[in-house]
Amino acid sequence: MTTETDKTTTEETMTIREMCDLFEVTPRTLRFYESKELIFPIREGTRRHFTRRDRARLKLILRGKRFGFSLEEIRQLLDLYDMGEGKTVQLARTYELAQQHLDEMKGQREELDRAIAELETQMEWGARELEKRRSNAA
Amino acid sequence: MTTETDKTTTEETMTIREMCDLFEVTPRTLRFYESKELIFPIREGTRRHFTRRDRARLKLILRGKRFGFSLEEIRQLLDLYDMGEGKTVQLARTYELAQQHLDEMKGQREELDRAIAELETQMEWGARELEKRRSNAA
DNA sequence: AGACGAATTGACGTGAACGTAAATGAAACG
DNA sequence: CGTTTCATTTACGTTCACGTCAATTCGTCT
Repeated sequence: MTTETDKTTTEETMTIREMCDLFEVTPRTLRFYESKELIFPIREGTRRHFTRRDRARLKLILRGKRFGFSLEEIRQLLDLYDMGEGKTVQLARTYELAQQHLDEMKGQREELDRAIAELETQMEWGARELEKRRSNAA
Repeated sequence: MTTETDKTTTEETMTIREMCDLFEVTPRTLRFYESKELIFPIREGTRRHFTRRDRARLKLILRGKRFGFSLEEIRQLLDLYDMGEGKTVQLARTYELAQQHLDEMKGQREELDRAIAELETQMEWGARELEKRRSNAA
């Protein structure tokens, strides 16, 4: 009977410093994210202890940021990921929200594809010009 | 002999209002971009006149923004596009810079692909749960 | 000439996402 | 027990990309 609150899944918590080193963020950032309810470190007295869940969320937060999502938007997405972990509450609304985000992301990808293609063209030009100049200089 | 300063290429300029309507930006935005040397409208007295070049640049500016590039980064990229239009000055440095940006963009695309895949998995879950709930409610 | 609308120039304000400094508290070390 | 060493809280500061408002000025219409 190892299914109570499940202590098997190495619920080793981390200090704020360990988190900062692991994810390359500042303490300020982690506290800020907590204040915005993106992560929920446990409080032992005054100190914070970051759980596996916090780590998973932070990972997603940082990825979201790399795509230009706002922290508020990321918070919405995080809720979706949580759903997968069991509860499945209020799923319909969240599902819709994610669908929206997914559409945006796909649109963004298409545009990115076009932009990359254009840039590559531009750069072939550049490379040829570069070659010309090199041989002229010789 | 129609090749002097080239008046053939419909160099019709636009007022700030026309620009705003066409690109869905505010006057403030255009003036701001000018102050940051992203565009260079002609001055007739006090009024601005936006050229074809300004329009092309603005188009790229807005696209750059959609990818989360900062205005400063965009200014660098704009210089590259200008190269293609003739001068080809200082090409080597600019080329390198663009190569960097391209790599970043490609990396971003890969990550985006993975994220989309994950989200889609998550959403199949969601859709199934939704279906369960619908039939249970009936 | 007077009035009106459109454009311009400061200059201050704003929201997001933290940075940074000061004061305080807990804790570990010699 | 005193002193570093972290961590925390409070709070003001900062950068980016404009928004907003007031005071002019310019061109135009009557």
